[in-house]
Amino acid sequence: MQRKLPQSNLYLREEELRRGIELLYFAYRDFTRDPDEILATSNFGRAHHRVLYFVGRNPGTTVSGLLHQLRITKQSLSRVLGQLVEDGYIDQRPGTEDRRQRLLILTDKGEEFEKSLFETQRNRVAEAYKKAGPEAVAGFWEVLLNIVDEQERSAVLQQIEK
Amino acid sequence: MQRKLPQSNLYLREEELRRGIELLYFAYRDFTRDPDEILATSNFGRAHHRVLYFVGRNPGTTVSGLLHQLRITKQSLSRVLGQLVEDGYIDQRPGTEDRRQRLLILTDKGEEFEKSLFETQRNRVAEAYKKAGPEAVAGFWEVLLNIVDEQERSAVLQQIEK
DNA sequence: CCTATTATGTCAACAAAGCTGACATATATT
DNA sequence: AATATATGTCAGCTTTGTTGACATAATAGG
Repeated sequence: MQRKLPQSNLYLREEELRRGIELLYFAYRDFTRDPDEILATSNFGRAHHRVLYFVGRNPGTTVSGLLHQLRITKQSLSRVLGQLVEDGYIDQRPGTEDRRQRLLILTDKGEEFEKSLFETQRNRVAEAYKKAGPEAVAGFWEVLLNIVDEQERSAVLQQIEK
Repeated sequence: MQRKLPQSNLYLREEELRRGIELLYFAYRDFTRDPDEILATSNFGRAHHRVLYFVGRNPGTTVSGLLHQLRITKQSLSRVLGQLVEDGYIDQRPGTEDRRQRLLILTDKGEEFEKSLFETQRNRVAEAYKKAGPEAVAGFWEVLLNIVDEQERSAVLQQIEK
């Protein structure tokens, strides 16, 4: 618009980059809406959802494992995790090798709640996969993975390929 | 893991859906880090970034236009927008047809700052595009667009194809 | 065995960015 | 002239992140 067209290659590139950035923003904005609506009827928020998700996905994970994945401080996590434990959504068990650790697992109640949250996002993503087709999905994964910090990619790969 | 394998189709499907959900989470997490680091050295936050971005991208947009795109309340926007106007990053001009409106445009200072924020994300996305290749990029766009709320898709298309 | 380190928890204070509700002003619209 | 709309503003609240300081239990290294 404001920009006089430069070498048309660069111009296209700019458009394409803006497109990715904007789609990522809008998709993420809507992607978080469905679970947020459910959460709003409980005493929990998006932070609780993340904890439930990753504990459910990695049963027996430690507190510090969770901290690394979420990239938040232990004080932030503690508040959220404490509520989830208190309300019976997550159980803590002392580590077997290292008894300082608290191994985290979902209770049945926690599993059920996580499932209800997951289902909304699952439906949205399943629908999008169906509309876009398998090749598009492969591209979707590949670009997203490369957007992740390079040092983190192997950790992410390990997580998603589990 | 915990799950005994059901019909293998469904099992695969579950893995694929989890993968999309997790990649979206991790990619978004890192995607916002670079600008956040710059913002941390200023008095602004991620909310200011979004306003600067969309005003820069849609010069002359109105307050309510911005509200719809960001999906926040006018009180939330007001705080952030007010600071940006006060500090000389955004100018307001009365609408030409409807003088109740405030048309928003970046000042030179605002444009420069937005550029510095944009550049970090631009680099990250450009690198990811390069590594994944053009077909993957097309799939990336397609899946993301389909993750957006259906009623919003035409609005998003209009924005990204501008 | 003693010491240092590590994993976790906790208290306190603060900031960013969202929300609701109520009310004000200027301009358009009918 | 009355009503509706676009915007702004005040006040208070919530969620979720931050720092900094300190506590406890268990491990690890000498």
